[in-house]
Amino acid sequence: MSIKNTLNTRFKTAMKALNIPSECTPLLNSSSKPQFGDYQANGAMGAAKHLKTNPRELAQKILDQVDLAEIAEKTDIAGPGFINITLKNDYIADCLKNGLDKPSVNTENIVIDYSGPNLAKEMHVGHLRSTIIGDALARVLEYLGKNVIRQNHMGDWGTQFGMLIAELELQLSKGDQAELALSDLEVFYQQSKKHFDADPEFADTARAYVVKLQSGDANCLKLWKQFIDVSIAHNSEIYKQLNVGLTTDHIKPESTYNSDLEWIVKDLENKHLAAESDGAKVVFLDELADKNGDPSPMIVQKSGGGFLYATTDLAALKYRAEKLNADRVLYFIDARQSLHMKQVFTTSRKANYVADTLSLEHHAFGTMMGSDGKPFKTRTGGTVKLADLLVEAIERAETLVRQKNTDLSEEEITEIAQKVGIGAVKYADLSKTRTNDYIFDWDSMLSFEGNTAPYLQYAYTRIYSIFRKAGIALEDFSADIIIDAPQEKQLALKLLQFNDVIHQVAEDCYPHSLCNYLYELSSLFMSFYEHCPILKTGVNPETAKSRLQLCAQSASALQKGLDLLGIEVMEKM
RNA sequence: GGGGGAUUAGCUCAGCUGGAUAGAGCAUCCGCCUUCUAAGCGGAGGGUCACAGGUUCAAAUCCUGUAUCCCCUACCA
Repeated sequence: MSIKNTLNTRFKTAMKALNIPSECTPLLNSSSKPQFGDYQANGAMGAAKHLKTNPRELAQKILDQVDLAEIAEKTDIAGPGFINITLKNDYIADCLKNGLDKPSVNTENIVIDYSGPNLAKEMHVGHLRSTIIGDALARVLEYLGKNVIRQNHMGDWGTQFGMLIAELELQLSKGDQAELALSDLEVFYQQSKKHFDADPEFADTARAYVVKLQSGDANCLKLWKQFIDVSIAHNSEIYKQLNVGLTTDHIKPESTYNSDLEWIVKDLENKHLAAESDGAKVVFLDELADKNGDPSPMIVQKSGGGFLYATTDLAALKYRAEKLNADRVLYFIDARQSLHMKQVFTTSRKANYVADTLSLEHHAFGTMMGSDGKPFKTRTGGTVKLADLLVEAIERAETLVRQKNTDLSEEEITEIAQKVGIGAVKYADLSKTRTNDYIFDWDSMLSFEGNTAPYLQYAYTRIYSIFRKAGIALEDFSADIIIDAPQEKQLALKLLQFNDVIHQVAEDCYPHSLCNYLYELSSLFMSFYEHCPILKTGVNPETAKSRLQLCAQSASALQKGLDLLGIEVMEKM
């Protein structure tokens, strides 16, 4: 149990004994400043107000009542009724000895919908957020013993594929090889678009192919499959590069729901949820009505008969509830789709596709903006390819690694450049609040100084280096911890907050709080490293061992924390 | 028109259910490598938390209004 939880329980007990109503909580937290001790309880003031009594006196009564015998070195009351607690060093050391809580295993099924790129084009930087935030949550929830089911809802179906198939057929008819024609998906898409816009005959062919494809025409399906395979291979390469845990097994693209769509619309009609309006089939939702009482419309079938992504999403959600037995479904999708998600969730419940107990969660994220604060575009008006960003990141990291003039082998340089470059890109994104719009800045995303992944990785390598120099294996080192120096204490206290943070992330799905935690942890470690020598002369052996143990636990927390973010550590850099 | 989000240091951002003197990084300035990796450490300057009211022991945080910006708002996904 974490220190915070322990203290909270103790204070609750004391407050209950004093007949303070249970809605008055202790309001425990780590102290905002060192002079206020290690932890503070701010609940006395609120409780005093509730009981119409003097807050300082009540704080004193709580302090007299609470049992902190083996925990607190000293306590005091400050200001209007803050209770400040300074912990015993031995108690901190004791807590640390017990290590991290073992996560409890349970059988909750959590479906996570993330990444979901459009296969018609290459992945661009805008796909980064969904992919890596979703992946981080998948890792965190798995770490906590949940049964995580990843679903990559790839966009492999719809109008634009008619155009792409027509283009592929055109190029193949000229004797080109499919692999060659599709070697650059972006170029291929642009050629296709050009033909579509300039050549009415081509455009007609393209439109006809959409219909043929959706009705199962063998030739169209064959061409489509060739295109899709190339596109998926491209995405798989990006995932591998990004160290993201998505494999082809997790792909459940839009096309797999194609055969369910007609049924969905019929079913919605039978349940009197969908009605015809201007030739289209529409679900009108009073739950999402505006001020005037006009219901929110969601089109599930176009007037021409085609289905839309709302229809597909309904089918997907039904599948996740019924076939995957989900207890929670998490969507990591752009905030611009908030209304769409609300509509899908509301309709699914009304149509009884999902049980009331199923938790449907849209964890939205903000839009990527340019440095001018407007939606992001490159100078040429396009988007930055994700592949290009990653290559650049790795190249910059490699240049830096070589500058540091260490005696690393070529293999080591390659490995380090990869981990540092990719880590920096991921961390730059993960460390920002999920829901806010964010400014895409090439340089800050590729920065290796300050609050960045390399800083955390560097802290890890410094620890590893100590153990290497001492000739001790980091993994199986164990010693008693003696807390003495303030840097030791601060580091130890931070280490003990690891589980609190993980649980918080699992609940609110904000990985940036884990980033903040790991940065603070690293920062405290760096300070400890500078102030508390270990292998240097004059350090007594017990102190050295204790400090090595603090190092080992810091390394473990860093490694695990970064792993949950999908960022790798290394022994040298 | 309706709805959602945002506004904190020169720039990019934290700030948990209201808590004590609002914090980081980058940039700027000053120190620190012949002993565990300087991708680092120590320190300095830099703020009317958009604005105006309100709620209270206490407001960046909650409420109301105003301004500015972004997004969504029926047949793309």
